[in-house]
Amino acid sequence: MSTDTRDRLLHGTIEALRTQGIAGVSARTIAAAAGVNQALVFYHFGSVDELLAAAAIWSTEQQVAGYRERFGRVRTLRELQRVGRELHLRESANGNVTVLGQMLAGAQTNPAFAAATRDALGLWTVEIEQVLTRVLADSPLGEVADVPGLARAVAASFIGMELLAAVDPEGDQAAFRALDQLGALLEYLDDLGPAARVAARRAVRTAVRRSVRA
Amino acid sequence: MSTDTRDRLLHGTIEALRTQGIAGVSARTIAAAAGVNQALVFYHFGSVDELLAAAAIWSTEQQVAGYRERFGRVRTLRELQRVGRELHLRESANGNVTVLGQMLAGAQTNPAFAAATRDALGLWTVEIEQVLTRVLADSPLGEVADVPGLARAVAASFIGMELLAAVDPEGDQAAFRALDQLGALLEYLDDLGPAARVAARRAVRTAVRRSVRA
DNA sequence: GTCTATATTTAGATAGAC
DNA sequence: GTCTATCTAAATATAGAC
Repeated sequence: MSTDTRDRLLHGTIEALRTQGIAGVSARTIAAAAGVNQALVFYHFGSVDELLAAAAIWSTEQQVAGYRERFGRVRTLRELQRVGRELHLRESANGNVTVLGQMLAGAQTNPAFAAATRDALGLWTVEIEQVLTRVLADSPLGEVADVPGLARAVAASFIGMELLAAVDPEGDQAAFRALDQLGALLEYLDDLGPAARVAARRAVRTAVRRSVRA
Repeated sequence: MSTDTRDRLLHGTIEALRTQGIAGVSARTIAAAAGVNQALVFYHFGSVDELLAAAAIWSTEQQVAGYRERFGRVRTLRELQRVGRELHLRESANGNVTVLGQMLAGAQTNPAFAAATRDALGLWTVEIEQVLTRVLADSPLGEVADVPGLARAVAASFIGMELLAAVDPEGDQAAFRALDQLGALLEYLDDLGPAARVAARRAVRTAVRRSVRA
């Protein structure tokens, strides 16, 4: 069956990216992971690169769908951090986010990968934007924050942390603790009185103007 | 001359990583970029992998040294953001930080790379720790912050943003603007009165305990 | 749609002349 | 230390039988 083989190849590509990295994937390693003949890579996807690009988007779609419900329940920054930590722990273990990191590395020198990786990242940022909009709704940040920009910063940082975790697990844990502290500080701002919040808004707006000039 | 050839190979390796990525480097592409014979890769470094690891550390040492003076002058979060933005702009253009991203991608499936990349990242985090210690000295964060953890979060996020910039330049700019806003909010905390700062410290400490439990 | 066989290119690595 | 020549393994990709 054609769709079955296509699916096996997509699965096999992710598996190969996980275990071999972007530098080690090949039609043969993918086919071996997929349990199909090597020539089928070219029959179904034309080339290894096209399969990699297709697999990146396919895999990200599935992952994002798996977290959509959980994201939808997030109402506070604390909950968002909690989900982020869960996601980090689970995906560090199964290596699915690392796959995006591998694609991102390949994308630096491959325009076709760049488009696919941008689209895959976009699937995450769309979700993160929605969550951030809710979370920041009644915070001083919410009224002036560049939510799309913040969502991209979160996604990029997350992938950086995911890549870090593999080479320095203790450093990664320390980094996550530090980000929890940062979140606590931001939440604290929500508990301030009206006068302080006005001042906080002013500070943020000033920074916005400053960064626009820069 | 031996040292000359070694240097050419190190230079050539970085150049090859920049233009071909971790997936495209080979003894031949490196030798071509270095302008030396391909066999010299193995004579001087034993293997392509060993050369890549050596080049990652060598290149990072040089880069970090080039920013040490500038880092030393940073006294406020605002200045740190400014230097970070400069660094991002310059290194996006010359692609040197992307090289660390490429090594990080390769490190996910190569233990020897993992050690080299951890060491190279360590060169950055050592500097960032010093700057953060100064910058946070008289902020509520300074007294409870996990500065080493924060430094690693900054380094990892920076590399993530660097990788993002190549696939989504507009998204990358928006992300940097959003981080500027975040910095402004944190600076605002420094301008709070004594009572508010005590409360902020308490909020951060609570978060620390919370994250230790998690 | 799938498999075998194969053409072609490129990779890492080494032997040996200079 | 450097270069040429070369071995071997592995890569992409395709033709053609089934």
